[in-house]
Amino acid sequence: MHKGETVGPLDTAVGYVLKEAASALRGAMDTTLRPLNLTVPQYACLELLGQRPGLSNADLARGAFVTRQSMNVVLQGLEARGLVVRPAEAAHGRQLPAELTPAGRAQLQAASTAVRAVEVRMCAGLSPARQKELLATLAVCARNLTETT
Amino acid sequence: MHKGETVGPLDTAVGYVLKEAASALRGAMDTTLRPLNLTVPQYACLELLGQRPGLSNADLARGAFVTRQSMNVVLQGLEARGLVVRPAEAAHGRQLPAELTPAGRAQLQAASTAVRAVEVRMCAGLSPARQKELLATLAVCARNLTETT
DNA sequence: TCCTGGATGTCAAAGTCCTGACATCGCCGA
DNA sequence: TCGGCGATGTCAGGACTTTGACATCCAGGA
Repeated sequence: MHKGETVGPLDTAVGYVLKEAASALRGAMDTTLRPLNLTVPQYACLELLGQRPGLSNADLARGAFVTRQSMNVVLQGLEARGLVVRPAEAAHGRQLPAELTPAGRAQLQAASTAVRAVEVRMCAGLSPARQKELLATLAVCARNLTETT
Repeated sequence: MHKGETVGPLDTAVGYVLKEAASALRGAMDTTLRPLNLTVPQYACLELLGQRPGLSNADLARGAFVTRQSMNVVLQGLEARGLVVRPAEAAHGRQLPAELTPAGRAQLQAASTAVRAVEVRMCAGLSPARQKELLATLAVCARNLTETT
């Protein structure tokens, strides 16, 4: 067996460490958001809407890396809790632009700071330059995989 | 609102891009492994066992970042398909050391090369040095989050 | 010696998510 | 003008994963 043809030791595989880091981040965010009665997809939805009000269900799904169906369930839950509002009818096409309520904005504020603390803890010991490079490198990886070519 | 107190634009958040890359990788592996009738956790289990024969269910669960229950289901499916074998009784304690069958090794061989191709595509355009740094940086992030301190 | 703690395998139940499918609606070229 | 095409929201159905709980087994100290 030639070297490099298989995945090789786990600790040296980029995919494995990537999944490890993502899993750790997911777990940390999960425990951090639990006191706020928010799941990670719910928080992602709030964060998206806070930065880009009026996003449709499909847009939110793409932004949170889930399917439209899952995001729809998330939106319904958030709507029932009074954190998000959607018009009953679409003004243009079928898109239903969602927006945060004041309560939703308050919830987002608390959740966002909590999540920010998790990110800070995750990047502890990393120089700003290294964080920049990590950001750019991960973006390249994502683009390489999402390209349809 | 002071700069940096909240998560900020999505594209500049490490956690967001990390999740994006992990999601893209998961999707790519999913489509790659589908022709082989393997899910990602199933492949992870096979890969783990290929590199470290005799791992117990709990060990495999930790290695694949899932719960013991999920890994147990995976193992049962793999066992039913004749890719993995486990002794009926534990020699020491309750741990049941699992091992690959010849068929399992063959399946792993095919899956491993396929996954390797995905990793190569993901890291296209990245210098070996940059891949090394990515590996090390992600490892630091994971450690920062898993530390119990 | 005993026994408390930690770890493991397993079961049941619930929740979450995805796949497949359908009807609707705007866009754009024939 | 109009018909195909892509995108969107929505509805089941099923697969997967997690949470919670329990009994069992080894290792350590009192």
